[in-house]
Amino acid sequence: MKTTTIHWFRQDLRLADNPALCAAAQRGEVLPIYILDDDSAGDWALGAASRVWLHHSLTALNHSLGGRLSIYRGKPLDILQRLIQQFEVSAIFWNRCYQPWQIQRDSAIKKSLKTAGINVQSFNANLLWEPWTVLKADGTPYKVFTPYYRKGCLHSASPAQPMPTPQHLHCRRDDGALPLEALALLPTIAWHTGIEQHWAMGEAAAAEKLTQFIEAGLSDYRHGRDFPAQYTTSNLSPHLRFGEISPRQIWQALQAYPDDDNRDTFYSELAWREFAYYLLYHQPALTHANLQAKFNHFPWLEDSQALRAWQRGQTGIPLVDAGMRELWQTGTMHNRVRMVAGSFLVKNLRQHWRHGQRWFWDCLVDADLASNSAGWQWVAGCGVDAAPYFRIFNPATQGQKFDPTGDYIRRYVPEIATLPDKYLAAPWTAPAKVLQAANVVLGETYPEPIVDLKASRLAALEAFKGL
DNA sequence: TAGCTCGTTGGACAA
DNA sequence: TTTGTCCAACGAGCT
Repeated sequence: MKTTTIHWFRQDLRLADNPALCAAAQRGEVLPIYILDDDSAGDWALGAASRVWLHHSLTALNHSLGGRLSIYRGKPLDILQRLIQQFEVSAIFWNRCYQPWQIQRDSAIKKSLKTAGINVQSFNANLLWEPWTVLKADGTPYKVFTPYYRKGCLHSASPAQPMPTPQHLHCRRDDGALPLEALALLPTIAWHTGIEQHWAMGEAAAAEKLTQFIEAGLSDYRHGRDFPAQYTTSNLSPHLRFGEISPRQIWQALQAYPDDDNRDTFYSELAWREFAYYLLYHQPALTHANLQAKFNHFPWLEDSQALRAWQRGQTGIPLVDAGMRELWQTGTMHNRVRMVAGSFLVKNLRQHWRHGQRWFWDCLVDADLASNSAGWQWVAGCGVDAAPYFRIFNPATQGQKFDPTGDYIRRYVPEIATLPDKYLAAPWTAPAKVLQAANVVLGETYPEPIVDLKASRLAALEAFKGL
């Protein structure tokens, strides 16, 4: 009699609050597998930083499973069909993913396997509210965050209680599966040591991160989250991205804390993640097309030198450079700095938002197709609920406001660290004497700004008016 | 249906 | 130094 159930791990690299795994465990013996499927992903195969994360996350997961995670690379349907034959599999369970290519692939697999008599079931492990359940009164999807969240989500059923880790999990392993190293997720040139030093990957590390945030960040979250030098943000995004922790676990953990502005603000940040998934589900073109068609005529510039300076953190604008270097060194960037660096690329340098989206995709350990695409469309102003076009961040003002003591800029732009706080965010405004005293020679020890902030802002405003 | 209000994250300038 | 006002335009969402 067939009793083996496959649990196909994808973006749910955890044992706790894993509905598909729980359901599989209840049926008896489980064959837990992971498949690296770059071909189906096409343009959106995992970026380099995400691969580093995945390597360590799979290591941790395999450890939790007592070394019984079976790993493959290739076409999932072929692999699943082979395993069905080899291990007399009667059922295959997984938790849903929401990238358009994943939805397409998974639907086809489900159809094919069901036809062959296999019990195939998918579950929700990654979202608080499924995108198709939150709709306006007229049955169409929301396009603006606030009504989506306030009216749509908060009036829907509350997020469910997380499930415990299955108590009786009997796993078997396929001896023919690949060793993790065969996926070649780590780069051959060791640029990733900064990422490894900065982060601990895996389910236990994610739980620890949540505890830390609740103890140290939550009580000042609403205000403190804007200051990149502080450690007030949760830093849970890459753990969420790989499913090392679920949004339900986070939501419910915070229920025990005071219902104040800090908790509300953090909840709405979780809801922003939901909203990005929601937009992607209802408008799959989010990943590549301006949601506002009038932006198809926007006069973007093509300047590969400027793009390169931005990528390398050599724009001469300290807050932007600090953010881009933080990204390169650690695989993450503080939320406010993402907005400032994004705005600078799209508005001051007037480079197409897809250049920024692509760079972030490759460099961020939390690179998420929904959040990354929605974020860039918002920054560029071509998203559905974008800010008014005349809102253009001034990266010097933002630096003075949100990094007033310069700790963040000094951390990542050491070549100007000796400048007084007053000039740190805009060294080109410092008198010659001050620069000299700090041993800063603009154009030599640190770049001159690659654009004039005021002139490029006005040029962007003109370009927007032209729409 | 027509009309009203509002829109995550701002900047520049004047008083 | 801080606070208020304008920028300027449109569609989503609701009543």
